Amino acid sequence: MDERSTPGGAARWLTRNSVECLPDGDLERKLAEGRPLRVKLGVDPTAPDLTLGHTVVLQKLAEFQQLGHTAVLIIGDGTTQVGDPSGRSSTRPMLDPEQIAANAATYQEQAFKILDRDRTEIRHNADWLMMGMPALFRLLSTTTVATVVEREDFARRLADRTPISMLELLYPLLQGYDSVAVRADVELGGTDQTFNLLMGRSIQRAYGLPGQAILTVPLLVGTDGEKKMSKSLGNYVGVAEPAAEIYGKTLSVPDAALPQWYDLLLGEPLPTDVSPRDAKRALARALADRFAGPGRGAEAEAAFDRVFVRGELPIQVPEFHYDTGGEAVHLPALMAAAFRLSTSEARRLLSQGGVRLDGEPLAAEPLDRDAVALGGRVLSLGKRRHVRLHLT
RNA sequence: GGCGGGAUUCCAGAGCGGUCAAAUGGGGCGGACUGUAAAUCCGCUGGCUACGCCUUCGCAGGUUCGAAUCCUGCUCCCGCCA
Repeated sequence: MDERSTPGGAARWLTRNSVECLPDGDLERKLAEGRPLRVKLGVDPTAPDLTLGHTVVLQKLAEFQQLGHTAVLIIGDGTTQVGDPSGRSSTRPMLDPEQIAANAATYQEQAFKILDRDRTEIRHNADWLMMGMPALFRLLSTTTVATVVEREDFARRLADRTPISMLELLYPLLQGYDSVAVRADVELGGTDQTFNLLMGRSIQRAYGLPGQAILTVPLLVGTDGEKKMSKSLGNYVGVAEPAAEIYGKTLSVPDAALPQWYDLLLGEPLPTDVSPRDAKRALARALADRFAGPGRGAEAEAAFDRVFVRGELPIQVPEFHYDTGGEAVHLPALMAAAFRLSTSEARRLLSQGGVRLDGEPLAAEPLDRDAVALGGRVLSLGKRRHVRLHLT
């Protein structure tokens, strides 16, 4: 018999790789009620792509679905206009509505790579956050300034004298109100969300509802192996990226981060009987397979070995058409057009030996070349950028 | 509302009349090395058919042979007091 069939067993299984589950015993009590629980997860569509970091908590949400519970995925199109201050050291820029809507659509699509569509309720919090003044006053009265200001992010920013807008102060209340609106039984989030999640609980109670249980999962470290994976830090792997990107970025992760990536992404321990190199390659293949499609991992690995390990040209090289307007080609101008550089930058790269033609280093001089000698050949910049030249 | 401080190149942050396209760190990029797009080391990091020229230091004016540096106004930000 499945250990998950009892409330205690289910609670243990759900919390096995989580950080905190508060209040103590609350999740188990709710599970014992024997009804499908409403499990909330809020995402702010601040950028168009979901990262591997998001998949950790989505995975957790999917686990609740497997036990028959309902996933309530909240698209934060309202809260995004405010900007979550969690972990922030400065004010976020406000996003415009069209951008938010476009991001939200992408988010949903990508989330269904992990969630069971039939057990998911999608809600947009702009639907209820544009509540009007009297309703807003009621919400604001539920919480004291001290409660909000004492949280770490704000306390630090106050101490550092970095600005905090009133809007940001409001954010935790708005997120908390989402829990009221969807009548959440449980809310999931990363450890950086603990404060906001607890706020949801107390606001629900202020509205006469039972308080939600909260469950936090670890934050996945980014490809730098240090900071949490985030779009704004640029250390992320997007779930919608091409297999080659997923594969390559994963290989660039420091070995020290491997145990966590295995645990949180594959749900298994880092194998001890293989070298870190092979373990990392296996991880990279698995992630490319999962998010780009079966078989893509092996393809990406072959392409990677060819280009980076053996230093050969890639099999697929984008074609680049360039109108020379004569028989002589000015190299910097050609490179500027092909690789979107300034001609100054192109010259520097040239003098640093960063440019190759058909894999052979290209001399920096002369700057003007014969078009016939270049046509049909592959121009490379560094290891990663290549084009096949078509000169006319 | 009053008083004081600040806005610098992608970011952080020096500079306080010429030697400033602007220190230093981060990031990014190129090279070497490597199992690796990691680490480490080296180099580059405004633009321009280019040993010279052009445009940058919140915005607009002004002083000066010459301004990121001085003056005036404006915009935004921070702090203290109310």
